[in-house]
Amino acid sequence: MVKSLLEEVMTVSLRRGILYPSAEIYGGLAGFYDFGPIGTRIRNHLVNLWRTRFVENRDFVYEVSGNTLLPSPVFKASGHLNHFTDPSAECSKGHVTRVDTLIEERLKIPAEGKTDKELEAIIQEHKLRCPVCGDPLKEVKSFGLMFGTNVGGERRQAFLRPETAQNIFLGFKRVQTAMRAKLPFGVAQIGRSYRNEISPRQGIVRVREFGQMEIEYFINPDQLNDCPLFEDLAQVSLNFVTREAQEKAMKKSSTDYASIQLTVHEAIKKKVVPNQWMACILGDEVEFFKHLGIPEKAIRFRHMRPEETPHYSGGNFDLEIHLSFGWKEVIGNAYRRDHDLQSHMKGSQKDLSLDIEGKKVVPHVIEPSFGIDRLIYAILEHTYRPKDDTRGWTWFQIPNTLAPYHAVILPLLNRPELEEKASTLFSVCKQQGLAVIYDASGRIGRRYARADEIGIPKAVTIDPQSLEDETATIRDRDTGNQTRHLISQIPIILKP
RNA sequence: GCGGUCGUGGUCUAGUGGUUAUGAUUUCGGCCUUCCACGCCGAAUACCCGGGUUCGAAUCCCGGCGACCGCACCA
Repeated sequence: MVKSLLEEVMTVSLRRGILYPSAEIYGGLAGFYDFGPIGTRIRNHLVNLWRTRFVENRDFVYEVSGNTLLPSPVFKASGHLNHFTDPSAECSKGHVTRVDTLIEERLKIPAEGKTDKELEAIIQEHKLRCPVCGDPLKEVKSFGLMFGTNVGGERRQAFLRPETAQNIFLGFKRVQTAMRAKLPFGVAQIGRSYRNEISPRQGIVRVREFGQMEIEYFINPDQLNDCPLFEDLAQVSLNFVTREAQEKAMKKSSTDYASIQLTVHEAIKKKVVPNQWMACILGDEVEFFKHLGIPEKAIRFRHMRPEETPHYSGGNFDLEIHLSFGWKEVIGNAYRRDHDLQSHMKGSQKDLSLDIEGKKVVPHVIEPSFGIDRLIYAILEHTYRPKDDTRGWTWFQIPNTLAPYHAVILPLLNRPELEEKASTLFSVCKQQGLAVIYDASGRIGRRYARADEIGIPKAVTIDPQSLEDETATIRDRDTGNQTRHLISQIPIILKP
């Protein structure tokens, strides 16, 4: 059996404790994965890296942490509820039809608020058929995107959020007043979201519960071309797929889109992006990605086509990563104008505008939204190194900043003197805040292999010479080369 | 959701109605050993779940669950 790269990476991940199916001993549940001990470490490192760059290093970004379960009026206002509980039916040929609109159009009967069963009864009664091919329609199902439940004694309807963003809009006024924030400012959130995908696919790339790292940048609509990050990011080079390039390719019924290379500065000048803020946000992402081990040529920004974006969008740019099964969205960058705040103003009857020089201003929003799980998969796939002639085992060339541990400490031989020295070094490293593990079992080559397989960048070996001159070797994961250092210096050398 | 392929120790795998269910590797214990899974000995661990057919099912049938691929879906 030939395994796809996806299956290979998933198998290694399973074996090495990176991730595994949720509730696996009960057969699992499609679209749900747990991170194991190694995966959790990598995930935490990724999240920390993100937080450091986009929150801690910015004095105008505040991080919040919202609940995943929210009452239904939130999603009525946001539009998720209407958009995602369309009752549909399928015919025997597989055409899916929205039955509420069908009933209203054909029979002039209002379908609003009817249950699936009631709609099905109407279809049966009036013998409605598939509008495409005329075949009979099967049972009516609501393909709801959101997981719903009921809360408390009153059984109030609530849903698991399909994106982290809503909490930020809901708490917008609180954050702004509490932090005395002036436009522009950002509110960040790292959390989980839920979408009841019809068919999850490709391991952790399309799952039903997933992690997101999002920022809503709130910007005065008059200052969209006045981004404080511009100076730092103007020269960052971006790879764009324009709408024109997509149209051109689609005419030839190809999905092989041509891309163009532009700096942040040029992208603004040539109006490839709607405003300076958007360009800077994209540039910021490219800079962040330089630390993740994904080659630059595997990253592009695709301008979403009009039919892919909602009416209120001022331009969406997906950061896509090339994976073994094609280009995949990993970050959605959406210029949402004032849509979200306006919707919640209407829905809640609360004023979410800001007073700026005596004028009521509803900020515009640009939202970069990172999918944590697919980003981790992309990192794993791009840093995965299969067995070859030089190395008889698979390994991950994960950047040091993301690797699960800084180093592994190994006594070369099974001798008390060596083990004692090694475990002393191990304790010292831990005291110095290094993430290290200790491994004394099996022959040395096997232990190097074990460390490589989870991407540990350095292996420190205590050998008989260590007893004589207080030195030890450091093996580099990427080259296999060893260098000898004073043991007292090793914790300093290992510091990232 | 539809269709195709598939489901055996942690991993990979042999096994087309009756086997102590194959082998490798991993893991663990022991020995050996001055550095890249490739020295030796030993041990542990498996037929996805539920029904059915049959004297007897890992094997055949039905249903479910899960994986991969294609279509559809992915505001």
